[in-house]
Amino acid sequence: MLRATSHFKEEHKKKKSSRLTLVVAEEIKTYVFANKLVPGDRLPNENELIEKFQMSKSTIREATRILEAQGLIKTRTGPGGGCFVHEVSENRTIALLTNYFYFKNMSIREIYQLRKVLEPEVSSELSGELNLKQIQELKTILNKYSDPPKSEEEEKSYHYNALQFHAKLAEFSKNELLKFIIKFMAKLLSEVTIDRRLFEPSNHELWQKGRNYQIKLIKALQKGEKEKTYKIMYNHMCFAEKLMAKQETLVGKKFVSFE
Amino acid sequence: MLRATSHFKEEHKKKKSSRLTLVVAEEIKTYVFANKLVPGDRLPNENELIEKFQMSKSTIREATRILEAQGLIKTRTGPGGGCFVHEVSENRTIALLTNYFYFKNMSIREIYQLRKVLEPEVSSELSGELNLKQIQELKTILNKYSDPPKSEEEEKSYHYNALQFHAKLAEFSKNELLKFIIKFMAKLLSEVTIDRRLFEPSNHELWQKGRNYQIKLIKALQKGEKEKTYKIMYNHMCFAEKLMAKQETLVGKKFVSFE
DNA sequence: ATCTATTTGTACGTATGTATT
DNA sequence: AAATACATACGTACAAATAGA
Repeated sequence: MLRATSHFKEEHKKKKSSRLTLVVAEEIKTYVFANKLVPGDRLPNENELIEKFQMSKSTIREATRILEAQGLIKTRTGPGGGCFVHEVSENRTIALLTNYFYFKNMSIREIYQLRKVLEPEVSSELSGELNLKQIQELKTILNKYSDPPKSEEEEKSYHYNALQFHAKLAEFSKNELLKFIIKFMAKLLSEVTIDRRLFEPSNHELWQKGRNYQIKLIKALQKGEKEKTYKIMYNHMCFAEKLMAKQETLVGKKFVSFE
Repeated sequence: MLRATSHFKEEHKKKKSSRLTLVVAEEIKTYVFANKLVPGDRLPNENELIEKFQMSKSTIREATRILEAQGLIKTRTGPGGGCFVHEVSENRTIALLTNYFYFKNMSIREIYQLRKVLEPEVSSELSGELNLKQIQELKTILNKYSDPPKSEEEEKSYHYNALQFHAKLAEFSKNELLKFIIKFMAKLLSEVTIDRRLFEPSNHELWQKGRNYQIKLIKALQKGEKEKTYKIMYNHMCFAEKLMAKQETLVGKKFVSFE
């Protein structure tokens, strides 16, 4: 234990600018990796960590807060409680990523440059691969905005659900990276403040047209017509971009919290 | 100030499961947002935060550690020091994202599914848009692996630099999201452990062929032949995928630290 | 180069909250 | 319902870093 002390204090002297708190946080990560701990596994509790690293309670606690903020561990109080390795959640990661883009002033156009290639990619990948339950889940979302919206509240809910359709489709992909990016974009777009009336009377036909793309998409997905699925989604994206481009508001204009 | 106390303690009672530390962290974020603080702006110092939120020093500190871990603030000691709003860095964000994919067992194939659509996208976007200095930067990277590698050490360096070529190209894109994703993929791939000898003698011609794609790419980029640029990059990616697919090692198999 | 003032960083002890048995 | 084992919260004292005189 005293060896631990001297070890870390020496480390500290070497890379002098990094604080003990950060050193401890890194060491705990190393510990998890070295012991091949997986989500759910328990770390030593506070007192044991204090013993192990010969650091004060506050230093240990600040270190665990850092790891927790990164989503790598969770803590529980009570008997049997303590620190547990935790699988970094999708929501938390999306939140952290959103914070990065907070300063980047993303435009609708930029997001659609990606959507136009990724959404068709994922839908053609899944064409003919979805089971009935999955198709049903998509249809359920579709039914949430079958009629033109009647209130501002409904507008927002429709906007959100239309994006959820894409998030759900991506959910079925086996490619975790593709899945994540599409969901992230859906999240960004769902936060676009609706300044102009996307769903004002004159736009009802456009609105209906957008939904029709999704209906046609489901049919093509079921039939497993990969080429056709790709094209429908691509056209859908081009159409959606035109619709969204009216929104001059930039996206992601707030820090987000986790979970 | 006492109002602050009761305010937060009541909040705390409502959503009882969330700790004061987390509440304070959120409130500080809100404070930044409400006061429209930008990177470089100073937050109240520890004592002022203690006063403002009527919390103990440790609670405040744990809250700031959380925000720091997310890359939203930085702290400095000494006179004029304190907490400062900080633009979330690309490296830190990539690190946080890598932690998420640590548990996901990404395969080479999945990454290339995206590379095959995104790399051509970014290169055709930039075709004819790069200035001489930018072209020169690309060529400089290219020169770092002009001859076949002679040692294992050189192999690794070549592998890394070949990916840096793509990261650099993405760097020139105006689309922050596209830029980020491509750099992230380059990072993931550069961490693939080289088990099989990618550059073993029998593969030298393949290796050379890969580099030739990049040379042709630069020419097409300069001439502004968007279609041609797109196709060269697409073929390059298909070729690279075949080469990399021999690597059975999965990527991203460690937690990463920041900066 | 040294001192001084300011501000974060670390240590430690105690008390309280919370969940399990 | 009570005891137990754990995290959470508080407050003080002192150490370390840094800017400016």
